[in-house]
Amino acid sequence: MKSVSRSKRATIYDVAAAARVSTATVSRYLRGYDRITAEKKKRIQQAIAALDFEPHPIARSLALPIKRTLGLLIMRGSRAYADLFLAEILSGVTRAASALELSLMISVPSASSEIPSVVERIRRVVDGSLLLDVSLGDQTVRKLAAGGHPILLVNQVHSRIPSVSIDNYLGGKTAAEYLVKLGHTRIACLAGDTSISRQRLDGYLSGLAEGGLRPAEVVGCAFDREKARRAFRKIIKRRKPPTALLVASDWMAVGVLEEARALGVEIPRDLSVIGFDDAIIAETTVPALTTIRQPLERLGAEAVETLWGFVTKTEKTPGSSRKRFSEKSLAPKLVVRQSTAPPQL
Amino acid sequence: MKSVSRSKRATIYDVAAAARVSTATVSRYLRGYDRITAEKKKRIQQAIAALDFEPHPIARSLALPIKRTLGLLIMRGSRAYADLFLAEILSGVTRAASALELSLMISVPSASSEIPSVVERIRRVVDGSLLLDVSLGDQTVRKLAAGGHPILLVNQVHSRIPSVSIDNYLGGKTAAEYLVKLGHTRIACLAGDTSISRQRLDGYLSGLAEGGLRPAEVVGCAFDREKARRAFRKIIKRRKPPTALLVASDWMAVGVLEEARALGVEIPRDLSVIGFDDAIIAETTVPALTTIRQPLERLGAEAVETLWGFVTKTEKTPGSSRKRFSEKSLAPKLVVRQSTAPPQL
DNA sequence: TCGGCATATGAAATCGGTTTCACGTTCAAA
DNA sequence: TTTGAACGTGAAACCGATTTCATATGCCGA
Repeated sequence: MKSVSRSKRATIYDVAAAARVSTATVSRYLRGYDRITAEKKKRIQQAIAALDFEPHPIARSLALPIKRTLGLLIMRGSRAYADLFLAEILSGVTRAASALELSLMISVPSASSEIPSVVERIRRVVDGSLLLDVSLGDQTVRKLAAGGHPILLVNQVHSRIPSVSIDNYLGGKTAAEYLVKLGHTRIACLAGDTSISRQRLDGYLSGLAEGGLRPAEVVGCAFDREKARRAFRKIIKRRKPPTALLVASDWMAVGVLEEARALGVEIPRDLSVIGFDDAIIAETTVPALTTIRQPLERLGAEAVETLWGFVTKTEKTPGSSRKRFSEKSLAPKLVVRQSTAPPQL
Repeated sequence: MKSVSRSKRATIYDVAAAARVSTATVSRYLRGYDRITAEKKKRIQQAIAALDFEPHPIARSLALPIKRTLGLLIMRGSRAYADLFLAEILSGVTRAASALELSLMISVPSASSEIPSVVERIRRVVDGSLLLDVSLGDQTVRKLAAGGHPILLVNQVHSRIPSVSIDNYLGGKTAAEYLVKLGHTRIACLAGDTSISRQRLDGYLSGLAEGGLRPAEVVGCAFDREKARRAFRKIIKRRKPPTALLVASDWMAVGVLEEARALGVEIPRDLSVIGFDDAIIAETTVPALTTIRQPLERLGAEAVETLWGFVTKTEKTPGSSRKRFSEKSLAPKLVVRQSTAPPQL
């Protein structure tokens, strides 16, 4: 609203001169130190308003130990990146960052082994980093841990690094319970090959167990549409095929749906299929996919808030309690669409 | 590889002391000034290596006029954001940024009217900003233009702001030409309601015209699956329905496919459908969608390179040629899948 | 009335670089 | 041999904040 931005803005020296005080006093005012004479305080306020002064963020970063900036590292081509996850997580991340008045520095390494060097490069510019959906090798973790740079894993877990993620176990359990509730008894699982899908599978098993069931079959394959398609072919050709199928991801479920159509298996009449993720395609498959929705927007927001908590806490407490380990997980939610139904009698 | 990062790193003063020269000389060396005695140069190099010195980016930003950082503004909920576009553009942006050794500061305003204030906030930290897929009001444009901050519109155009975008006209023309080549003569267009879809429509018309054809019908509707579905219902109920349909976006085409299935219209036998965007779902619709693929990865890379060009050019030439206007557009490409075929005889 | 303590404030140092300016050398031209 | 232009170099100023340290002032109780 003020003057339409001349190229050089007022500095704290200009303000100090205009208010007839020292820069120290102006700085104190800016930082909320309150024992300043009312008279001078008022002059400072007026000077700031008149000059349209705003502290230079770079100068401030140089002088202060914290920069109010977080790093955001996303693996090129990661699942989060490839699915629509990215947009949703990013939405939460940016919303929370903006609420806390934090800046975000983004970087997209192309291999997880690059991460330590990326962190090394940006650590003097950011207060901490979010690692989005990367799985880390031990070597990498060791370097990172040694760095003394606050790090938070998002949508991934590791035994030695704090994380915020989706409760995949609970999601799996929810999915299984739903099929049980529908009345299915011959339920197969199409599991993925990552640690995340292992958790989902454990959830499936526990959900089935609570209903007094054991899976008709458990098949593992790569987290991939084409592989899932082939794996499904085997499952459905059994003498007594299952009436319901728990699939570890929506993209894998898409493969299942395709193969089912090709084989003339009608869904959900002949087979109920439930996916996981609520990926962008879940709504538009034929039939639309019942799935487990991940609260990704909240995941992103939670991540920023948690990491910022680390940063400020570490700052205040230079003391001992170093490795206050933290692992938080959010509950996913069942989304019922058209790929599930009670079993045919 | 060096010492595993102690918390305080060496400064230029340490290097100067170790090399027995002044900081001025070290700085000259760092900045590539070459008239330094071989002897001292070597001592400096050794000192830098021994101390694992790296200039502090914040201190450097404070002293130098350029910061080697670009702002990346993405509208919350924009199309780029919601489709998978984001991931692909971002991939190009980050690849190019990393090649130029630039940092990226990301921000996600929730309305285009917020953009000037966001720019105002980050302008002292970045050298220029990429505006991803935002359409700007005149008010907003005026503020931005007055700011004297390098700005580049990505995937959008405006008469007063430089831009990099997709050649939607050419894409439309390519799509139309393909249908003509297949032998279709009764071709309808389902256009969107944005300026981008207007360009696509113009391309359709020109492609048809070159084949000596005029569209059987042109219907406009919102850029939305449900709306497209309804609009398509009207088109297909004509006495002489078209044998092919040009649809302004893949998501609209999804609506068309759904309605076609509901009405028993078989695609591509009864009707060829061609979308636009090559959105993530294009590959998984039934049948898979023939569409126009946008070179989004290249778009992102081109954007960074172009904006950086502005920044460095402006820096070197403080002179006159202020408004060197630039508008670049990239050619999209036809991707043939299963939703198109020659017309039934 | 005086010592002592809390309070308000400014001068100067600091963060970690870059660059100007001035000075002493060297080397070529006059 | 003198002149002076080009070169290498360091001291100090600068970028724009924050913070320490020291001082001046006011207020208290003795």
